[in-house]
Amino acid sequence: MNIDPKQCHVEEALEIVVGKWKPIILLNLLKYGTLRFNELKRSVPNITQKMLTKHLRELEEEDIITRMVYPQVPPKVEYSITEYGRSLEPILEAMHEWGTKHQNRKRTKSVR
Amino acid sequence: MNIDPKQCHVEEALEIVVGKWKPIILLNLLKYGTLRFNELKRSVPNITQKMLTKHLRELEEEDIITRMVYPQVPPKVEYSITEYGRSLEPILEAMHEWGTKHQNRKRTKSVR
DNA sequence: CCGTATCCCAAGCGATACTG
DNA sequence: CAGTATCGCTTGGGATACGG
Repeated sequence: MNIDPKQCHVEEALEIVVGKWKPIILLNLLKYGTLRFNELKRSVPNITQKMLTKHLRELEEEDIITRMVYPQVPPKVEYSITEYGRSLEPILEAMHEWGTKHQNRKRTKSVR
Repeated sequence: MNIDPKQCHVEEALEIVVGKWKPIILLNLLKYGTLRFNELKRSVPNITQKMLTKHLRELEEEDIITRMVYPQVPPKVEYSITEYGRSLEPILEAMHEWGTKHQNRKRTKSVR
């Protein structure tokens, strides 16, 4: 292990990614680049409007995504992943890979 | 992005690593391999006994660490990272690396 | 279509005191 | 030394209703 616990910056990354729906939101934006509000809502099953809005605002605040409003009726708002946001990809990939193996492990143990 | 949001297993990994003190606990055990309860307490500034115990129990439950009790007076309990626990290292490294850059970015922005 | 506002519950965390 | 037990605050999240 080459990370010194005293000089650890894991938390900074964690803060961005933690939130009940943030990973899925991010994965969708990483996959499609740009999505409208309702497209996102549909791709994140069970999320409420309130939580989607809240998480999007927080991600925008951190410059992970951008919010583009088209002043028209009915309204149209697009959310896009930023280049900076794309830098999160290795983290999500590392967790996804681990999670996939962990799932198998759990199954193995419970079958035992 | 090669992760399908519908088949995402990011959450599984996130659950292990999330918790106010879990990353630092893990980093210390990854660095030293084995530590006694009070050694851990000292290496995680400001943590309360209650939270340390709670997090350690959760990590043990997930087989990330093992708990070794020496039946003697005064008591001695050692916590060790498991091989399985070591598999979390890439995740922590990815986050640490990102966090380090993000810190610089923040400073850059505020200085502007 | 894309949000806010309000209310409420549960989980996470901390402070403190006590124990084999 | 290595824990429990108790209490209380704070945050995250959900349900629902309303608005430009």
